[in-house]
Amino acid sequence: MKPVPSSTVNTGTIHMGTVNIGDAAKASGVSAKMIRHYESIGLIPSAGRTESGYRTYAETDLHRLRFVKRARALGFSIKQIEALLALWGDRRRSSAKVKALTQKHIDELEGKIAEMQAMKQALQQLAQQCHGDDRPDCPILDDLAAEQNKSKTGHRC
Amino acid sequence: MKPVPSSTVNTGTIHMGTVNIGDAAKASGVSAKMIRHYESIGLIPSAGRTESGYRTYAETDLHRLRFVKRARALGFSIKQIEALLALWGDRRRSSAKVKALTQKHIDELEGKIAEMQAMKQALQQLAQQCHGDDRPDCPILDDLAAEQNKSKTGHRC
DNA sequence: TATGAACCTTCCCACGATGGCAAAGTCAAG
DNA sequence: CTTGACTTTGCCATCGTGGGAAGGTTCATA
Repeated sequence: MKPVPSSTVNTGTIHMGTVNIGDAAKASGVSAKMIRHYESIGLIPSAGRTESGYRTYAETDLHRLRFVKRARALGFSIKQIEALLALWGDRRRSSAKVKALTQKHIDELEGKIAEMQAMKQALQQLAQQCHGDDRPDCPILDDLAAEQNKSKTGHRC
Repeated sequence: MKPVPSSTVNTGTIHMGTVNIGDAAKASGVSAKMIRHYESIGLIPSAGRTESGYRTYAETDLHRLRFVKRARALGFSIKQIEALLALWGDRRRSSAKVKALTQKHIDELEGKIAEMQAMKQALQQLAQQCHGDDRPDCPILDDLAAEQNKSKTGHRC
């Protein structure tokens, strides 16, 4: 029902190939909401503005937004991305710093993964023991309600 | 430097074997802060009060707190624990419901684990390619800054 | 030209679960 | 009575994201 495809709508003020926040969002995959947020916390520099106050984004800005998007997708925290952006912009950076930062993130991920796998393991063991029928009998609830950890399986918990 | 061991300090009002929030925290492993929070959001019933307004906890309350603590340790969300507590208190429950809830949690965990492992995988590959020395050359930053995803390894990303 | 759709702006609130701090009241022991 | 260890409530912070309100702008079309 839209006679005009969105790609032809709104090319900004066509000042210099800059686009509005909505197009920047589409182009980068970062929501307009988050773009504003990133600007407000100083992760990205303040966007340019049209005379009426609309934010404008040039290609470099879009490039940075894509960088942020990709870094988020890899699980880097905002703080880490801040550091990555700084390194990215620093021609005299050492790749060692980037690698160290990345390794730290990997280690954090591993920690969380291990934690969740331990949970999963424990839960699966409990679920396996639960017959899962109409009766109220339930090893899962029994475990949760246990006065102290009964190490049934011999594993220390 | 503390002349009196904490275990001998404060046995509450000794009314009926009920204890103050601090002791309830120690006994359950849930911080006093979180006990109040859990009460405020309705996860646990409002604690009894002394005449002066101190919360009091009986053995059943401690039992419930331990239940919550253990469930949190297994990664259940507050909402899920709410359901678990309801099932725990329902003599006519079916173990199937408990098992289903647990399985759902396991599935969620698996999803998150898979996601994080994918991140870890990608990061390790990048880190491996990065020599990590003084030079600014860095495949990690190159990847983050890539205009589009270059599927170097043949994996679609 | 006026209207309406689709955009943009700022500001506030929400989630998950937890922690911290501050001001004030209470309790028990010295 | 004073002191210290507790308790109370309340507000703010985290982290990343979403939702919505109230209002302004742009632009195409009737």
